Amino acid sequence: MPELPEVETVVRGLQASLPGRAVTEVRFGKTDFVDDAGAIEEHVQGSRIAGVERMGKFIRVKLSGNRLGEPGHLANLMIHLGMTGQLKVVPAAEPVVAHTHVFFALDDGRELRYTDIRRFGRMGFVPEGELEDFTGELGKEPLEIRAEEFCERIGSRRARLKALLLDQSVLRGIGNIYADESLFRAKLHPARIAANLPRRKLLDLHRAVREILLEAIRHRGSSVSDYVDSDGNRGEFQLRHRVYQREGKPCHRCKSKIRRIIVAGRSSHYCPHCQLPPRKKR
DNA sequence: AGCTCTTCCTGAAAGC
DNA sequence: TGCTTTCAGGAAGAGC
Repeated sequence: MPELPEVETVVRGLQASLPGRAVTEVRFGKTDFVDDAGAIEEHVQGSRIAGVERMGKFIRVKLSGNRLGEPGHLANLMIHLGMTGQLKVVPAAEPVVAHTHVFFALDDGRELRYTDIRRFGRMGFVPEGELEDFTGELGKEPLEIRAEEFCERIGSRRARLKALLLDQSVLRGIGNIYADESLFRAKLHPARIAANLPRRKLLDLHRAVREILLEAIRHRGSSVSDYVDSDGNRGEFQLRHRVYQREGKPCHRCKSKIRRIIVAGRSSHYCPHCQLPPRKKR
């Protein structure tokens, strides 16, 4: 599933080919995952792509100069890939693969296409003036947050580490894969209560999250399920997973069998020897 | 505040 | 073989 490293990889691909292009036409298939298809049709068609960036797991396509011709008018197309969303730039003549639901025709004969088997993704039009409302609900970028603030935000909470890492209003961009991999690297059990951690371990976790995300970006993300980047290439970080989807396999550090339990309603993979559970209260 | 359960959706895999 | 059931998962909402 696309999490921060996968979205970052897709965004870097789009940055190489979208800026400067005008959107000549927008077409939709199913629209039940689109916030306001009418608004996208009205405002995106005829606009020019000024840039692409990542905000947590969201892709922000910056648009300028809409069809009504207000020069410098800025707006954004926000896209969340959900579990199976893919964004690809292809020649307009390319055959359409199944479950492709949004088409943005570009002025160079290509198309930006959104494909999403399960339609857990999201797409919406956000005028520049409303962007702050949108981002206000998102937490800090895990690669930008300083250690001090990380300790405050996480360490003040009585929730389980796994739940906090997955909470997009705490940190934005981490999903199940990178939560599990980060906890393994920091040698922390997913069900531990954040507020009970010594500062030392909070710092370990901050560093682990950072290292894991950077390594995953370097390997262009993890291709589990359907993930591919904007050129259709798979990532390679799944080959380096230490716990995620490795239930029953030996831990790379101690050879214990990796376990899978449900924490915060999510599959959580961990090493029972390297990541000791919270101590039972007496 | 934080937990669990449910919903959305499809396809793969397991069960019979 | 072929049909049915179960499960995975990001995010949001309900209810406790």
